[in-house]
Amino acid sequence: MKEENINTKLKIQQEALRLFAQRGYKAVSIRDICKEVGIKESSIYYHYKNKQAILDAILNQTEELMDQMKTRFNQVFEKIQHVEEEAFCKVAVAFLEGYLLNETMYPLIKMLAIERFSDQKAAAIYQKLLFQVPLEGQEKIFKEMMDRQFIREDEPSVLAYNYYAIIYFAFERNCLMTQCEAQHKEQAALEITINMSKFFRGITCHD
Amino acid sequence: MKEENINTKLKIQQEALRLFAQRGYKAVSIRDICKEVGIKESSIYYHYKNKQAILDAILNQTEELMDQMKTRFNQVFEKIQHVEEEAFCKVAVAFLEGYLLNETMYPLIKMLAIERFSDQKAAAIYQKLLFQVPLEGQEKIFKEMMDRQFIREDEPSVLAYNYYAIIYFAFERNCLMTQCEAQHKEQAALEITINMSKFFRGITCHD
DNA sequence: GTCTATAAATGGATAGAC
DNA sequence: GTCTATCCATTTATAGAC
Repeated sequence: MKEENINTKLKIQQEALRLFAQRGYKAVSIRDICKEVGIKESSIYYHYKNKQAILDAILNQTEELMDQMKTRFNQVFEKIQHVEEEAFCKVAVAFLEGYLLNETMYPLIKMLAIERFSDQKAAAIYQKLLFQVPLEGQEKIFKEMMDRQFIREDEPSVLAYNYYAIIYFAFERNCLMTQCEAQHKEQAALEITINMSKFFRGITCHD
Repeated sequence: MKEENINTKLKIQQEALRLFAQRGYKAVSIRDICKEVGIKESSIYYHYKNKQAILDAILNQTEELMDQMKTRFNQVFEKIQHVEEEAFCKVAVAFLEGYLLNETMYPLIKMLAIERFSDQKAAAIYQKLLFQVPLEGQEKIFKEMMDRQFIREDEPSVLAYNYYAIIYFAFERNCLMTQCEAQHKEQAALEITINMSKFFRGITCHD
C-alpha cells in the first residue's frame, strides 16, 4: 500500500539484524520483527520460509561484504605516498569509522559477537571479518611501507598485530554496547590517536 | 538423596552460567538448566524466586570477584624486582591464564559479552572487569617500573593501553568462541609472547 | 527439598480470505 | 502481498502431594 513496500523483504532483513544485534537470534521472536516492520506475523512467511532463513540471508550477504572491504584496503594501499604521524593516526581512525562502525558492518559485528558462542558458522565469519581480513590487509600495507623505506625494517605481521590490536581494543571498549553514540565514537577515535602516536614513533627510524 | 545435594543452589548457579555463556540469558530455559542440574523444573523455584533471580545472583557475585582480581594485581606489583624480556612476556601470558581464562571469570566474560548489548548492568560490569580493572592495575605497575627506572620515562596510561590491548586482542581472537580448547590457549599465549617482545624492546632504554 | 500436575503466556508456523 | 484465525509446541511459574 505505502511507497516503501517496494521491498518489504529487505526491510525485514534490516530490522531482524537490528534486533538480533541487540538480543541475539534466539531471543528475538517473529512477532518482534514483524512489529518493527509493520506487518502481521503471517506475512513474514511470504518473504521467508522461516526464522532461520532470515538469519541465513543475513549471513550469506557477508561474503560480498567481505570482498567490498578487501577492496577498500587496496584503495588505501594505492594511496601511500609518504608517512607522517598525523596522517598515520588519521588512517587508523578512518579504519574504525569506515570498517568497524560502517552502517552495515556494525550491527553485523554485534550479532556475530553474540552468535559466535553457539553457532560455528557465525564464529567462522567473525574470525574472517574481524581478524583475518584486517590483519592480512594491514600486513600488506606495512610490507609496502617497508619496501618504500617509509618505516624501519621489521616483521610486518607483528606490526599489523600491534597496530590493529589498538583499533580493535578501542572499538570493543567504547563502541560494543547497547548503543554507540557520537560521544563513544569520538572517545574511541581519541584513544586510537593517542595510542597510535606512540606506536608510530616506535616504527619510524630514529633520528 | 545424593551426596552432592548439599548445595543444589550453587550447582544451579554454575550450570546456569555455563549455559548463559553459550546461548545468552534469554535463549536458555529453566528446563535446560534443570536438565543439567538433574532436577525437575518446579524444584528450581524452591531455590530461586524466578529465572531473573538466578542471573542477579551471578551478577552480584562479580563484586567480590572484582576485589579478588584487584588483589592479584597488587601481588604481582609487589614482586617486581627486575625486568627482562622473557619474564615480561611471561607475566602477560600469566595475566591471560590467571585472569581472562580463570575458571570463574571465563564463563562470566562470555555471558557478559552477550548480555552487554541488551542489559545495562551487564554492560557496566563488562566495562569494569575487562577494561577498567586491568588498565588501572597495569598503569600502576608501569608507573612503579618507571620510578625504579626499569623502563624509559613515558606516559603510563599509554603504555598500559598498548600492553593490555595485545592481551585482550589475543584473548578475543583465540579464546572467545564456542569452546576454548588447550590449543587455542597456547596459540593466544604464543601471540602474546611474540607481540609483547616487540612492545618490550620499545619501552626499555636504548643501548 | 523434590516431585506431579497444570495454569497462563509466548512463540513458530499454516490455511485460507481478500 | 497482506490479512484474520487458528494450531501446536515451548516456556515460565504456581499449587499441592510426598
